[in-house]
Amino acid sequence: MTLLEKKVQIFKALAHPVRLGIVEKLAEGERCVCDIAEWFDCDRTTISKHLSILKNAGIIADRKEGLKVNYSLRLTCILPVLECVEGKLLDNLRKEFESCCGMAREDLKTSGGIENA
Amino acid sequence: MTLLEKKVQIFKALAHPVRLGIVEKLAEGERCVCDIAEWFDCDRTTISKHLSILKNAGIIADRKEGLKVNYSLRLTCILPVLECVEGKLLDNLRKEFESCCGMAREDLKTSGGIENA
DNA sequence: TTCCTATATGGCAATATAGGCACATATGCA
DNA sequence: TGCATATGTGCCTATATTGCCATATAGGAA
Repeated sequence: MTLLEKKVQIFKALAHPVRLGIVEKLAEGERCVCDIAEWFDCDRTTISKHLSILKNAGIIADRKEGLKVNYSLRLTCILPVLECVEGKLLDNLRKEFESCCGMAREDLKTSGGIENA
Repeated sequence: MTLLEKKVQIFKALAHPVRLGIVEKLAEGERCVCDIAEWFDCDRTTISKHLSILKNAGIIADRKEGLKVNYSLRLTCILPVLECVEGKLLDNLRKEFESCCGMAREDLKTSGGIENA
């Protein structure tokens, strides 16, 4: 597997709402599969498979503790890009809102926005 | 489309060798479709679709210039994660090599490596 | 206008991914 | 040992993605 293919594997692993959700939650700390499964409305075996995909990509690590398996974030350097992307997306939304509703930035800052539009 | 879905769209767009290659190359500067198409061994219509996917995700921007269309990187904050991921992957490879061939780090540093193994 | 070049789009077949069910495995307890 | 709980895997169908071809659109030149 080439370096490019490995990088693609990482992005593929992140390219799913459940898996990205898992990564964002694991940023807060290690969790067992039982906890992770409760965050989403889908079969436990589906969660197992998503965790396996994230683990194979090197994004998370597992640690056995008795019957339970705990997963934690390993590739922490993906967190800054998540923040940045979120910032850009919110910025775009704000700009769209302003141009659509014709409100100046100053208005937004002083009035608080939507309820005065 | 929720924020999570938008983020997933971005990672989906990056989760393809040709598209990730385009992004990495565009980091060096703006290029026309004609240039981009020459980097890869596939149909021009395929390249067009890949560019469209990257554009819809907000990763690249297009600029018309006569007959040609120039594309450039817009979401530059994905570059650091690419570097970091590449660094981690290379680090893993180095560790695997060392443990597999039983070489100490000092040996690698002073001898230069493979030819003395 | 007509022709040419650059790029984009619709359709389709091949391939890949997703998710649930049944089942397998692993660990702890009695 | 036998049983219960936590997690993982194989198989299957539904859905999504990929990439090429044919075709469409857009801009420039004659």
